[in-house]
Amino acid sequence: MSAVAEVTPAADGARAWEVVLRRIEGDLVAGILKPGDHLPAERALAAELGVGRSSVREAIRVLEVLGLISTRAGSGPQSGAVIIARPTGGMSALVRLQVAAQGFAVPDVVATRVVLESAVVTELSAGRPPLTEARELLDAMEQPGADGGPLARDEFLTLDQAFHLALAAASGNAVIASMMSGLRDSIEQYIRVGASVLPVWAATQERLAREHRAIVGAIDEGDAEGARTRIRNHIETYHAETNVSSIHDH
Amino acid sequence: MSAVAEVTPAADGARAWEVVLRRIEGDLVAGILKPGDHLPAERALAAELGVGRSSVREAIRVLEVLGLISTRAGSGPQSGAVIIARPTGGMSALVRLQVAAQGFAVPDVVATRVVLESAVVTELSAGRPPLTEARELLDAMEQPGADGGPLARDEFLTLDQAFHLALAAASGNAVIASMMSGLRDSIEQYIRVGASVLPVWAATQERLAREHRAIVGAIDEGDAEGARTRIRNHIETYHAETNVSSIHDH
DNA sequence: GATACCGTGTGGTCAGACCACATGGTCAGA
DNA sequence: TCTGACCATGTGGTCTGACCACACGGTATC
Repeated sequence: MSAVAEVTPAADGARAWEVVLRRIEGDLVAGILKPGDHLPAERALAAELGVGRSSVREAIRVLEVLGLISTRAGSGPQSGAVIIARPTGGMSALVRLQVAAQGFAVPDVVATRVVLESAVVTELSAGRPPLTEARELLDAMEQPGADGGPLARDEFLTLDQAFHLALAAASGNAVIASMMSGLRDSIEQYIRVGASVLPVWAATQERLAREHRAIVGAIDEGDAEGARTRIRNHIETYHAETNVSSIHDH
Repeated sequence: MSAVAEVTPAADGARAWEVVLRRIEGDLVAGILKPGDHLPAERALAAELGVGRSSVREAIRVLEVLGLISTRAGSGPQSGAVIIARPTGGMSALVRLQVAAQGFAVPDVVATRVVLESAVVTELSAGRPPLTEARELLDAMEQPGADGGPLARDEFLTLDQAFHLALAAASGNAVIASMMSGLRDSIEQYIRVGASVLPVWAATQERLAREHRAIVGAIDEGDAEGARTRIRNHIETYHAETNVSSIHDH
């Protein structure tokens, strides 16, 4: 009566897919698996760990959503699950779903963006890297669109996102870069909806481009305080204008 | 079954588990699902969406790891998958695995902690909330252990983590709180290993407690600058001491 | 009225079977 | 020899069906 034999699942308290996850994590920490390496085939992994293939697939799926691996069917060197370690997608999914589930409030997301981007421009003002990629994006944003007028809204927003990400990447901190990108991505669709109803989008777009230039200018001059103020106003004004305060109507 | 072309996996570019994920996300955004609500049973969801139960389970697993739902077997009101929206666990898993996969460098994790916690204490210095929970944790950290000496290392580190989380929670920003907690959790195990080899842990523990008091003191006085400096030194010194610069030896 | 029992529905897991796909070899033809 | 078509192979993607352990809730029993 005292010792009950738990035969089938979780003899050690862990579910089958957790066993797989821990195994892979252990191999990563131990250096057995590195970025670029291939995971064993699902069927082989299942046999080796003594679990079903479906459990292996649940672990694989988690790793894929978290941005650790990429899977491709077929045969040959390109197929299978390969370690990629791209945190951006996973961060986006996490924030986006938590916003949807009301675990994150949109104002908190915006406020956190301000904190992170302020830290980024502070860092950049001190180091003053060339910011080549960011400048190229700014140039592209000011190019006329196909109809001769300003760039289309969707293209502009895509470049805008890339610009902010380029700043974060230039700071050299991958954690901040992915978090920033995730925060932005997560409310991206709501931003596009908000922007689509703006009556004077062309003027807004022109203003945003001007603010971008001012931010880069402050960084170039080593004016950390000015860069912080500008990036804060840039982000907060933008979100206030597109009215993305909450995605839940009720 | 009789459904034609339903077996084709990516006819619309989306895999089956993505269909399930999007459906649930859509229900969340639409307000059909709220925190506390139960998801339909896996078998029912599979039948409704025309996918296999294994695909539903892959989506469920992702949502569980991301901290959106909690699953329990059995029957009755407590069973099934319920929306919880607790981002902390998901953030921890994401950061921890990305560190393991070398997508995140440990110094970047520490630097981001400094950025976020600096923002937290800045905010707290302006608002000056009572910080009741944080103070109680500090008291608990200074209680003697079972043997009359200082608190055990593991218990102290648990309280330390709770203290930092309490500060973040007091700032009212759930996004920052979960990110901070995730950053700390993700390297927690490496910290414990590093702390276990410290020759003078008792002295370190006493110093950490003193620094905690100083941080709270600066917040109480509305000294944002002092609080920032103290929290930065607190975190950076700690990690330098426990030598958690990299988890990959090679 | 309280207790023991058992049916029911849940998630957790596994085994087996297909499919679509990408590869790489083989083989027939130019 | 070169070129093209062809097919065997191994991969992930998916579905189906079947168990298990578990928690609940009703029912029968005391």
